[in-house]
Amino acid sequence: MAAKRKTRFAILGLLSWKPMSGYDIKKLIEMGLQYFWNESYGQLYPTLEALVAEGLAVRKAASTSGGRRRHLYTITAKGRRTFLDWLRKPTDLPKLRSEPQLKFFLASRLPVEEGVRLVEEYRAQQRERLQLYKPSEQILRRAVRNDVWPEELEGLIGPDEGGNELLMFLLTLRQGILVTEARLTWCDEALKSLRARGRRRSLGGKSK
Amino acid sequence: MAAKRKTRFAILGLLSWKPMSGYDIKKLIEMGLQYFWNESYGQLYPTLEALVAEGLAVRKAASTSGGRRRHLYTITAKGRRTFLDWLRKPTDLPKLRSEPQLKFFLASRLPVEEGVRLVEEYRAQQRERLQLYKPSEQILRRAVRNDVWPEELEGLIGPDEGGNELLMFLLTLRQGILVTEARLTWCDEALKSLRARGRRRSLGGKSK
DNA sequence: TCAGACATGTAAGTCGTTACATGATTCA
DNA sequence: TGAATCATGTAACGACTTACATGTCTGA
Repeated sequence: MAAKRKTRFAILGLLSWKPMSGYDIKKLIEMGLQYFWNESYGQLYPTLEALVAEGLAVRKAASTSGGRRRHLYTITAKGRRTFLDWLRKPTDLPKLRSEPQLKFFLASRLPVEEGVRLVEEYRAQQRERLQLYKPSEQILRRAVRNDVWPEELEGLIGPDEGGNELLMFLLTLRQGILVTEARLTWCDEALKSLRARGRRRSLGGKSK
Repeated sequence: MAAKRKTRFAILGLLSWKPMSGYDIKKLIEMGLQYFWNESYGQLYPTLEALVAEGLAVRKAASTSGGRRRHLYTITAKGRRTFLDWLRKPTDLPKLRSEPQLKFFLASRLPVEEGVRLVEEYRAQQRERLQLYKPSEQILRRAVRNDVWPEELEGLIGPDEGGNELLMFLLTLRQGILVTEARLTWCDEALKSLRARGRRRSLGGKSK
């Protein structure tokens, strides 16, 4: 009956690094994870409360360094166990609902130029994404090589204390890059096919 | 306030090909679209009713060719307009929540072998998916070349009547293949990095 | 005769987003 | 002083899945 509760585990995982507030978590996700994970405040704050109610995290008021009162959440031993249990459980590939791909698939009755426009919009979005990935990749590569937490990420996750955070961060980003590049390759292939089809049609090939 | 109603458009798009029942739509999605689009009966049947209530589709009882009574839904002119309006509206890239990627990212505190296990599971899933794609690709390629609807897809979508269904089907599949191959490439890269890291650790590199 | 495909539908509950409400502090 | 950022939270809504309920027809 629909109960994966993934938000809980995402939060627990981040709290396993260091204590954070809901706001911190949101910012961290926006800065680094948004291309494979997202949370909204409407999920975050209630879930943090639920975590406390279940004894998986504890909340303490923290020094309000600018702004309003701040609630810092710290993971408990029980929370850590719960998180690790989840981490070790096998995971199915997610069921997708990709609107751009659906639109392309359904565009078959449209004139070829409209299909072309769809792919061009998609390509522009993928390119933009790749432009955002690339500088981060350089920073992370350098950081992993030197085994030092880069100043560009200062305060973002906290220093690497015997974990592989930097390497995992880089590898996660690498998947994003490789997949985005593959999608760009696909765009070129699709545009070529569509344009060839368009030419054949207007030259009096089978146009019904 | 959360209102994309994507299920409506997915259904309208499929009905724009030919009249179908809820069951037909579900089967079609399972057979060909599942890697980028999914719908459950709990969405499908109520949404079909809603479409009728809004005058975007009409329902008629159809010959029950085996099984229970059958409801065939046909798209209306208004439905077609609604569908095309949606198709032509710009689309943002979907916000993802990929559990496998989240787990990998959060596995940084785990021993390297556990990270390796995560990637190996993921790689096996991607390989399996690719094995499913490949035969369909051959069938569709041949079909597009000869411009005939292949018997393997008989009844699935209905014959190609001046649209580009076959080409779009093939191209959609191609994106799936290219992305899956990119993920497999990533798996190899990640395994190499993790294993190198594992060796360095056990040789007394920085292990805290 | 009974499994499996055909076929439709509902109930319950979870998941998740958006918009709104609130309020303090910093800095130009 | 007022915009930006820090910071927490709720209300309303809509999206979606799962499990369940029901019933027919075909073929081994």
